[in-house]
Amino acid sequence: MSKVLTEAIENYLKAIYELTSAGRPATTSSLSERLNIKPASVTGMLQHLAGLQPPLVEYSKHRGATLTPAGERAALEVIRHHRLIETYLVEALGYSWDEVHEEACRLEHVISEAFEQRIAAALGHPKRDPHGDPIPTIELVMPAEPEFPLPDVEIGASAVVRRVKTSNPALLRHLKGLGIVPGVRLSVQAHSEFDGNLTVFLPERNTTLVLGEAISELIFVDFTEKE
Amino acid sequence: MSKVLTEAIENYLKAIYELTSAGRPATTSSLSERLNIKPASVTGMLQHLAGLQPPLVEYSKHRGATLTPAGERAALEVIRHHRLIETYLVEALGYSWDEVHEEACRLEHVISEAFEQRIAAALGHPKRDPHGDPIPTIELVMPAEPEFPLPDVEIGASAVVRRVKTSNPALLRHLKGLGIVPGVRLSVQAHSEFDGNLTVFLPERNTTLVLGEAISELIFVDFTEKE
DNA sequence: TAATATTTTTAGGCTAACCTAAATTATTTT
DNA sequence: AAAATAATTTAGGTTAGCCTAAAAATATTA
Repeated sequence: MSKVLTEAIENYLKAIYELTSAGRPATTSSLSERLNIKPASVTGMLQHLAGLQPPLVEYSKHRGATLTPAGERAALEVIRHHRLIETYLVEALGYSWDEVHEEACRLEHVISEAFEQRIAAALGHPKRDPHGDPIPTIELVMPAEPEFPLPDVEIGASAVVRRVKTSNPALLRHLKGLGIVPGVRLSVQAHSEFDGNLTVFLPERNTTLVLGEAISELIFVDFTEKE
Repeated sequence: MSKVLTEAIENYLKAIYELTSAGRPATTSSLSERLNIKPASVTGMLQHLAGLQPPLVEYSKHRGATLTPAGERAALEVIRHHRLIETYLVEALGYSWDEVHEEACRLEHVISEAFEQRIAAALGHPKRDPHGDPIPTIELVMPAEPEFPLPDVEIGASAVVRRVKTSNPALLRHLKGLGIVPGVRLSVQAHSEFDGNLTVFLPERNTTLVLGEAISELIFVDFTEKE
């Protein structure tokens, strides 16, 4: 429970958290790809994490890894740091949403609990970061609010953008230019069965956009809340 | 010139900068003591730093090390980070002056130039940190203003506290309690020739204090500026 | 089911930074 | 100059985290 987590370990835990959110264990190769670390090295680290006292991951050969309760707590702590920092950089220091990821990736491992609490308080305990990603609470609970990938929205339905799941700066700048940011309302007008292109209308801007599948899969919306 | 400086190297450079400010090279044992690293390891690192391209230190066996121009620039960059961060933590996040050192020691190695510039701008490009230590300029020049150790002040003279050269949290809290903080005016009333105790009077508080030598050596004042 | 492809593991290496202990060399003090 | 102190060298270790290449295990496809 003490602070023995290295930066490398924290990055593994974060990656495993995200990869397992789909319900399946995080495989060696998926971690290798995400962390840019060779598969052989990933296997070594997973064995290490499973052998710690207490174990941070549950690992079974050829079957990948999941987080133990201790591992999940540690992961959520890092994710909370990351998202609070991103929010602080935008809200308090005037960063744009495409500039914050890298900085937060470095800072998240070194800030103290005192720092975390002070920026959380300064921000009024925000629930989401600038990309709409939910910020785990101080009790390390990930708030779950309804959200669906944009391609799942029915034709004609209206929804509000909640989340933009990318840290690619160029893509983020592009989306901001289009007006696709958390909080924006849109309605889906067409969904091509051939290329998966989505045609969406933004009433606030009175514009129509055509989004490719690769992009629309990254946009998460809420359509429970009626206009 | 690229960003190849490890945290260990940055800490050595900072320590060498401070130790050489007295005019003499930083010796192996002084670095060993300050950094809590065994002398044999220090020797190894000094050889390494002197062998880098470009060299960061000038090192001669048994005689200690000084910074090369490249080494000094790197040191000033880290010191600027440290002092700007300390200032930001106090001014923007409400830390007290005894809480900031540790946090700044970790953050100073990971913040970007963008972060540095944004907090500098948010603070109005401060000249000194909360302890009165001068902040190197963006051009990496250490501003030099007149300041003298408190024991050098003549009996009866009045001076203004400029700097408190310690990062010991308990001592900092103690000094704040006494009213010894940058900006405070005081006058020296007596200087014991036996134990080095200094008796000082703080007109703003109308109090008289007796400071031991170990403390008064850490307090730097300016008496060029008349009341 | 056999062949192929993919994934995982093993084995052996590397770098950065530190450590200890003992022997040696410089420098400083007496 | 001798003694004491400080610094260096040598030799051998440690931990963390990565690497490559080849072997082994598992999955997929024909």
